Amino acid sequence: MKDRLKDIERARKEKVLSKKVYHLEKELVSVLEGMEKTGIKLNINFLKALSKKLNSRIQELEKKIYKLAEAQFNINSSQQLSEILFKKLKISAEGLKKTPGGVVSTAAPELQKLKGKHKIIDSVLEYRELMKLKTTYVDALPKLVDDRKRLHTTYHQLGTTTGRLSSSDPNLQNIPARGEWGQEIRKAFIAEKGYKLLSADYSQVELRIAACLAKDKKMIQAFKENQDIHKITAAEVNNIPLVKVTPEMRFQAKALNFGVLYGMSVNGFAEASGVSWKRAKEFIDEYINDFSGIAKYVEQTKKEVKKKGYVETILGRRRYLPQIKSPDFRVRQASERMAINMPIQGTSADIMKVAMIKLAKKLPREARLLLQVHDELVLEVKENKIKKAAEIVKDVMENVLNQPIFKEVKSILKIPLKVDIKVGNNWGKMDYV
DNA sequence: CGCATACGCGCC
DNA sequence: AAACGGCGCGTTTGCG
Repeated sequence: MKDRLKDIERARKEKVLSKKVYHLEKELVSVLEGMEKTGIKLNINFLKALSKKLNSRIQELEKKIYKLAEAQFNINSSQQLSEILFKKLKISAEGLKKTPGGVVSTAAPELQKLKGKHKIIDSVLEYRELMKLKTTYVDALPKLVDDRKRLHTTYHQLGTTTGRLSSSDPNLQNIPARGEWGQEIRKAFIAEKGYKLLSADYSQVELRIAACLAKDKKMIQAFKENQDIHKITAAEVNNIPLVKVTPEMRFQAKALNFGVLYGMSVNGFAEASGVSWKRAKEFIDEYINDFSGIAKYVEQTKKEVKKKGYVETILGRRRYLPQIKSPDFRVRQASERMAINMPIQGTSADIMKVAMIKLAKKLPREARLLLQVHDELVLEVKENKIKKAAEIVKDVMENVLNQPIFKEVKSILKIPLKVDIKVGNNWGKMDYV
């Protein structure tokens, strides 16, 4: 026993869990144990080959970087890299952040700003990317499989302040997904012979929940009509018709919507969307104008956390934020952002946890839960049961708010949940069903 | 030698 | 001027 029950009891005593959430968490224990024990199969040979490909490209980049720097150094050392870029090569560090240690930062977003200033930048960025993938995933994961080549994570049920699960040893919630290399790595996660992998993910859950908690009419309407929410947002903030929205506008609108979930600040949004501080301010003001419910939710949440000292999800999972009374306004602001985010992220976690419990009860034996990645579940299903499993998974996840535990709060969550189901022989290439 | 920190970065 | 939320892990660096 992994002390999960003890953690749950402790959290209940500390008034983090309402009675409902307490019972929910207790039911989840055996579900997680099953998932950990089952594990997911890894294609070791595939990763070995991938490792070689990555290695040859990394070698090339290394040579190139040494040549451009006219020096050999440890590219993996941010300190040495900073020295080379800004002292030896004299690349201007103007407008770049410094690390708390006082060195010019070489983090990816900073290096992006230097693209075009020196040929070495592109090579360093690619080197970093490939090195990360190789060491953290491609080389590390094969060492951890059991005799059936299956990988077993440990889920931490109350390891986060919002109610999300976390995963460690290994963390299977941060397996690469983007880019061509990311896709390749996911192809190494495979189904047992005679089985397929089935992935089910909630579409835009957090934004749907935010719209509901904020009772924002416009946003709720958009989701009810199954519209492209970022596109709608773009049309609203630019005061133009939908058809005139450009990809650039949509990108900025997306950053605005994410900003809501994270407790938007002008700087954060400017940074994320690449617009000036002034433009960012204008965008946010317009957004607040258009989505007045969201603005009200933000203000009300700030007021509430100041008064009560905590915020909570729709099921009564709490996060205490004593720092909200800090004399340092930056610390206070940070607490405000956490307060805004927690009920949204936490409610999403509540919903997923309930769905998992229900699924564990309802699925046939030939379908087993393997992974949870916050808004996504990955299952391994016997080929002849795919259709059946897909139906059950979609039905349970989309209709989870009809479960008795949500009875008293159902009137708040008015937006239908949408789930996309995909099936494939591996996690990297899957087809919608 | 092992351990803690800083830094950077993968995911949602 | 300003770190928009939540995680875990590999490498480097400094320490005992």
